[in-house]
Amino acid sequence: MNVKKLLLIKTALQLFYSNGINSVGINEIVKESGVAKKTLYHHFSSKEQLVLATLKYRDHLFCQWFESILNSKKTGKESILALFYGLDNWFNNRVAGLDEFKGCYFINTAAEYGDPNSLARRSCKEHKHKISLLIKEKVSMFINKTDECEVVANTISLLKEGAIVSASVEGNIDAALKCLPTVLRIINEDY
Amino acid sequence: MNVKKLLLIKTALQLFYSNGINSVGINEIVKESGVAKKTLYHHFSSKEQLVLATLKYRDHLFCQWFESILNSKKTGKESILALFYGLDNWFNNRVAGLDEFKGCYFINTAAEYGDPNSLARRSCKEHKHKISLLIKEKVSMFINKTDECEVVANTISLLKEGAIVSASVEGNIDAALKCLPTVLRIINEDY
DNA sequence: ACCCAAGTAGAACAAGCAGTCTACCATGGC
DNA sequence: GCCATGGTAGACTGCTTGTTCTACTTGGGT
Repeated sequence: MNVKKLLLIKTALQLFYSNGINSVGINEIVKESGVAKKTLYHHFSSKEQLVLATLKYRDHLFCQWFESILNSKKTGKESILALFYGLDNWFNNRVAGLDEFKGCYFINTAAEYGDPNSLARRSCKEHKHKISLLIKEKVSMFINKTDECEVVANTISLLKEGAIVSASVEGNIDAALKCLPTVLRIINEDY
Repeated sequence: MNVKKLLLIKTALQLFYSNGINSVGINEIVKESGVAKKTLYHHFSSKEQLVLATLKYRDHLFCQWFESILNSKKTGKESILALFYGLDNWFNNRVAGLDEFKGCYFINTAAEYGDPNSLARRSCKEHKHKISLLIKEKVSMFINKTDECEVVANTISLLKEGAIVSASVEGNIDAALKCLPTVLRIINEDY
């Protein structure tokens, strides 16, 4: 990837993530990155295309981090627990590479686009789906029955989502750790 | 409350909620409501003040609905279950008075404001805190030990939050019903 | 040494923004 | 009948937005 193009994506992501997409103008991105405006429009045909590029880039960064956590353990149960410790690290800014915690970039972005069929929202939806599948994969390692696996994986996903929102909106940065008692129960007991 | 002022708040809320705050201009609100721009600025000193008014109004509407669900049942356990059926109704647009489901107005709004100390975000935080307390109140009706009550109430709140986000971002409109198996377990079993 | 292509800076553009202003109109007390 | 008051419409301001344009610099191939 072109070095200027990547710089633009990184700069835009950082500004969009911490201030909201509609609050950040092209001029600010150009100024902050030091890249010429014409060059920006050479690489991206519009602001929307740049937004989509930041979503794709963030998806890459996030999934890389997410998968490395899940795959750092041998058993599915350990992976799920590691996930919540990982979230706790994220909320408390102990994860380099994900920027200062400002909630989920995909939830935040979806909130700024009214139309559920917009490209940006489709991209957010896709990302969430991917993450849910990764969780389900780990849960299926220790729960065989399909419907039980479904329920547990779903619960884990929703708790994770709730923790992210609670941490960012309420400032409840202990949210991930507060999930642990419940998570332990649902992954250790049979239905 | 002045009839024009209320109309402005209602119109602004409807537009902000379905399109995002930064995507809606003052002119659009004025046009849609049929109220003069001068009158708007007579009642609200700035757009931000109007935003704050919509948050307050939505908080009123939402809490009214929320409390009516929780208080419709005799026991705490029934109230918690009713809550998730209520959420399901909301996600599937069977609740008149909350507009077409577009996620949580407070989560959406918080996402548009970078500064966590902004008045808007404080208002969102306050709302979430209020809702969490209402849930905790019901949980304390059937769990006596303080720390157990805390954990269960927290889990319910996070599941609720996760369900709202999943329903709006992923379009997972069955999210509330999918919580039921887990909710049933944690409110019926002892620790 | 020359040329072409790609990238540079930043001025310029139309459109839209939040917010202000003037001029007008309706109503109610005297 | 007349004035005062408070709400009305909507033109206007100054600024910012996303996007385009012109003019210039740079580096590599021949």
